[in-house]
Amino acid sequence: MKEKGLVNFFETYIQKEPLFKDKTALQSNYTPESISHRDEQIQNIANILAPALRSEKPSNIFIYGKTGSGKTLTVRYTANQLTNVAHAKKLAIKTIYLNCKLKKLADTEYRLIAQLLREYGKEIPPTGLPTDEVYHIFFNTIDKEKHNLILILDEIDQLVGKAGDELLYNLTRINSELKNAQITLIGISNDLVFTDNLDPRVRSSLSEEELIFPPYNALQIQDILHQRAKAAFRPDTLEEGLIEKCAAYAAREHGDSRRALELLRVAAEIAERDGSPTIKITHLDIAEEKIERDRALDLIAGQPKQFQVTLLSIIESCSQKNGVYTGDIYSLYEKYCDHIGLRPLTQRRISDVIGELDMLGIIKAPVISKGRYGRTREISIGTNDAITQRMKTMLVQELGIA
DNA sequence: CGAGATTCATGTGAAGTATACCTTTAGGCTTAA
DNA sequence: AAGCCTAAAGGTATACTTCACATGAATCTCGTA
Repeated sequence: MKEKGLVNFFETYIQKEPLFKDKTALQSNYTPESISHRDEQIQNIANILAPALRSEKPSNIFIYGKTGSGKTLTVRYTANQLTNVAHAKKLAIKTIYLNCKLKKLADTEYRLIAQLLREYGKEIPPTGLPTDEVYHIFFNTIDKEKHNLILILDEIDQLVGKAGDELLYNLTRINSELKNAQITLIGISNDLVFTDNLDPRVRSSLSEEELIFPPYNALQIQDILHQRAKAAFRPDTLEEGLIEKCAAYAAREHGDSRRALELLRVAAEIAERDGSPTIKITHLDIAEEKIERDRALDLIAGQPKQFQVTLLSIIESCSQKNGVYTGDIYSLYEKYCDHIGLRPLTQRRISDVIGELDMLGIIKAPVISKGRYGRTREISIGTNDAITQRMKTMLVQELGIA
């Protein structure tokens, strides 16, 4: 009986008109055929990169703009077009796109170069080789290929924050040592201030050209959403005013188009699961909450155990009182470690862990001075209560705390 | 009352250690001439 | 003798520890009004 119900479920599932026509159109890595409201920037980048077609070295570019202002998309799009032309004319141009934010992939000097080499099909061990050596291999590889390399470093501020600017210095200088190849750097960042802390030499060579992407305004976001929705959904599946609402949500977040698209996609998924023939505004609200929750849960699930225990201590402490400081967290952390038989790290290290959790945006932990009562971090949770609660239960389960 | 010294709790930098992983090298074993 | 495998030696990156010093405003101290 039960099985029959399941079969029925699947059958009706197939028969049901799907809301989606092409779901990929809403995914963040989707590249539409044309990019709206970024003509000026595309033209700019194209102008700067064009010399590559004559085997000259284009200027390095530094691009700044808030999240979801189309930086990545625009750059990739332009670079792709360029390589297409180059391919047609048999010119050796290669572009590599690398997101420095991805943990364990490109967040240190060594790992970044290793990742680049992987793009060339070379396997580089995760550790063991001298960094110099890896540089050397990289050198030889691109020099042998004799081409113009356009290297797009996304979220470059993350990289500099973790690995320092030496890498960038090396990369900008690399050209003078290459005989047959050239590298053009395109740095993408959503933090403009970060260039201030850069070595002046790096700064000047990285930002030979600077481009600023202004955030989209609500109308532009609407426009983008309309376009993508047209590609993604069957006709008449959107409730009246849905896109407007969605755009309004995103405009509130400084015109983040990525967020707007994600919101729309998740709302649609929820609607589909509900069996609703159209996507309603109520689905948007659920979607907004779900996105934030998933993001937070994903983030912490991927963290090492020590981070999780630390986070649990923080959540627990914060729920009991406000005004939580490093010392409180550490003693509770030690207790938990003892409880689950984990060797506790030193307070020094936990201090750094707390700092990293802060960087991830899960918690807020600014350093404050309490005068006579010392200097510490004032720690608080960065998400809303419902999500925090979910995080807690997940952590408790994951760590096996009774 | 106010300027300067004091103090606390922990931030933070530097240097050292443990671990995991890498390449190179030398010795021992196998194999084929 | 040449070729292959294995284990030891020597090297690196990373996460963490240890040590020592830095921080910065509330509070204290003490001279002065």
